[in-house]
Amino acid sequence: MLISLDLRDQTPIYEQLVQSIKELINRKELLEGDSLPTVRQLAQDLGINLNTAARAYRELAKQGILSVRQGRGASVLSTHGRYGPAEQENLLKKVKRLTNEALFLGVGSRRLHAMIDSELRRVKESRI
Amino acid sequence: MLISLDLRDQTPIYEQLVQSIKELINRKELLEGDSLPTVRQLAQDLGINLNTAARAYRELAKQGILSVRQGRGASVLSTHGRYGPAEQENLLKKVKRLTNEALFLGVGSRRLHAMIDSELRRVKESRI
Amino acid sequence: MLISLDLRDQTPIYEQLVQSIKELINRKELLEGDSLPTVRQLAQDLGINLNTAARAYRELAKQGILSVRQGRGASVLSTHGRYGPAEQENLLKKVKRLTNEALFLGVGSRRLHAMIDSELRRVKESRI
Amino acid sequence: MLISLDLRDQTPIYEQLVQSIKELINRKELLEGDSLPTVRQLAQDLGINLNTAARAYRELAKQGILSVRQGRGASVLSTHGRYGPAEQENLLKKVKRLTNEALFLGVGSRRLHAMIDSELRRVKESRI
DNA sequence: GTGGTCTAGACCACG
DNA sequence: GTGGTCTAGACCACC
Repeated sequence: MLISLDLRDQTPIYEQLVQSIKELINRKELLEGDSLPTVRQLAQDLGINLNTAARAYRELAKQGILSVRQGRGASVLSTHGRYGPAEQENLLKKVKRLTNEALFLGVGSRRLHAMIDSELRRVKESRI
Repeated sequence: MLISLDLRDQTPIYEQLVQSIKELINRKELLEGDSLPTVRQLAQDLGINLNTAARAYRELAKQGILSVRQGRGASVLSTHGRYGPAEQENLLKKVKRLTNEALFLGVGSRRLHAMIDSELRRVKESRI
Repeated sequence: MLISLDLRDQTPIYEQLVQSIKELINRKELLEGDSLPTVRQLAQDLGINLNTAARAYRELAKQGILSVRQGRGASVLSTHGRYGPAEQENLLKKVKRLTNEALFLGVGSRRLHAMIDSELRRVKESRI
Repeated sequence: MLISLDLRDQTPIYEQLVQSIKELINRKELLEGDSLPTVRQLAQDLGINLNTAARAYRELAKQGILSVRQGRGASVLSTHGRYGPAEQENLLKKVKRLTNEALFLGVGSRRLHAMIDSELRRVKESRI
């Protein structure tokens, strides 16, 4: 399992971790029931603080993605988030933001679709 | 000119302001040469801190979008940002983030394209 | 005897075990003098750590509920806990917590009473 | 506003804080829109670490109870939590736990109802 | 050994 | 000055 962090990136490390793990699940590199490294191990591997790694796991546990149990590390509980009204609204907001930024840069519908599909293909192809 | 901020939103107010102004330009509600209110006026209208409004203008000036003149408000310099390698990479990163999040929620290519096109249409139709 | 644990639950496994056994006693499925499986047997049946099962028995023994005999399992000593000042205060604290949480969710007296009585009925009816 | 922590209690400080604030809201000592002390102030007043206080606020913000904004402290957003299926199930589980414990101690329906109503009255009467 | 919590102290972004 | 994040190091409950 390979997780790489970008310390220059503004987004918090724990948030990058959350997204990375979700991406690994998307790529089927992590399946339901699979176990993840212990917080301590992960923190050491990535050269970050224990608390930061713990926070990422905690967030994922609260979202129902991970099951973290004492003495047994963490494992994947669910391979997809629930898509309720709140999540839908949130996603829509992000789409709006991206679209407006793209439009301002002169990037239109076709190019945007292509970028998305390219990324989707990249994720799916990496599935063994 | 109508700008609405969402104070509950996590994204910084100055960033919301930057995006709102870009959106106004996208909608042709702001054309090249149009003038914007002074920082003081804008801050008062929106009920935000003066520094916050000033920062938004500063960011836009740095990107070459606005021309800010001491004490006389600002005016639109350019109606589109430059799309260099850095911006391209940045946009791509955002596309990746959005795509992965959508995929995790079970939202695929078709739905994503539809959301984007819907937003693009919304922006373009609002142009008088 | 049927004990089911919820590993996803935050509450410690040994604590769940303690409560489960108390519930079995409440339901008269375990009567005074009845014997329980050995720690080893119980741990194996439930797929939990031996220490965890041992701790549950230890707690129950400390409360005077179980009599644990080395290597020969345990047996029910008493079918009810003593209700002293400490226990009373403890129970009151739990009631307060529950009440406040319910109130915050808009669940009032009537609904709370109904939930409790429903549970009490469930327990008593399962008594053969 | 009065918040008291019990350091002997097993429940985490940040959790006690979360519950205390919810209780203050229940008692109408905190109304929608009311502002709370800054994280630093709260931490100092209670003699706890800044991070611990911040975590409590963060949890409440994630639940939509508090609105925490940069430079402006926190304020009450909503005076009640959403009561969806997950919350209902959770509450039911707690009721079951409490009921079983009470039953084991010989505390029955009537006494339990009385304790709850007493607490409910206590909370409501403290409302000015 | 494992995760959970807390403290202390520092830095940064934001208003 | 405010909240947000991260680090370092410690202690505890649990398995």
